[in-house]
Amino acid sequence: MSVGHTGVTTEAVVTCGDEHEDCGIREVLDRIGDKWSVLVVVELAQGVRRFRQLQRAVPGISQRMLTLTVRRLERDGLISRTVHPTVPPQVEYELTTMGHSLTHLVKALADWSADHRDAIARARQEWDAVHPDSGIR
Amino acid sequence: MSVGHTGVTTEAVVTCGDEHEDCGIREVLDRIGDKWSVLVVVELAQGVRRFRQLQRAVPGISQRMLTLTVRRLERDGLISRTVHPTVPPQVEYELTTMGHSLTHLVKALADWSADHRDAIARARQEWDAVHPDSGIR
DNA sequence: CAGTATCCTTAATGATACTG
DNA sequence: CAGTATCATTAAGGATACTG
Repeated sequence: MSVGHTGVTTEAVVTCGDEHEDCGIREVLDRIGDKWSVLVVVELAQGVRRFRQLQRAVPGISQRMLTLTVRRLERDGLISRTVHPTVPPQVEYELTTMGHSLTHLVKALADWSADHRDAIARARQEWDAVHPDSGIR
Repeated sequence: MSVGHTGVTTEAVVTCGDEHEDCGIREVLDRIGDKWSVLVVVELAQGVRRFRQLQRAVPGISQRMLTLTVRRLERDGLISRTVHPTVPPQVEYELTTMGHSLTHLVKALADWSADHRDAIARARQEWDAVHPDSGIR
């Protein structure tokens, strides 16, 4: 991984050595790039949550997708799942240490998004005005 | 957007105020979360590139997907597209200022990935060992 | 060279019903 | 409550052929 600079704007040049195997970025993007993982992580950053709590906290997520999302996050070692053998059953989800460290990345993402969402919105409007019915969008 | 701390691990608590509209993270994730955008951005971080150059630099991308990817990046204002009216046609792609700033985010992503890819791989192996044929993966 | 246009396959997500 | 199982729907991506 090398970092360099060019011209006017400060720039982080990211290369992956010579292997074209994405330096593992893909595995991370495949997780945080899906529709729900980030939202679940953000909610768990607030503290321990039970299954139903998570579902209520993430409006729109289906039971099925919540199950899949927490399973995958658990598999990746980002969250832990604790079953309390009570009746009715009680299952608690919590960020692991690695999961917590991921919240920094999510924050960087959120900050960049907040800083540029207006510019992006304007760029899109302009582009759409110049390229009506282009199929893109 | 608020940032707080808890317990053992340093943690960035990211909230979106009260609106459940993802503070615009989704728009960014929808772009960098797709299969090719990050790879194209990383290549363009090296400098100006033509269409065919990009395709060669990003192994496995189809002509169709490269077209879609650069169109969307252009629409979002992250790259610029310059057509030189020569024959054969020559089209150059380049990061915009906003595109350059995005490379910092990509670098943060790459760094986090590099730092945790082993831990993630181990977590997956363990989970897979404990949960054979679980459907997840 | 730099694309479009079509068609096809697969992966992701959603809706609904049911269970320990 | 915390899921699983099944089916349906959509979106993403890929293959191939063709064009200014």
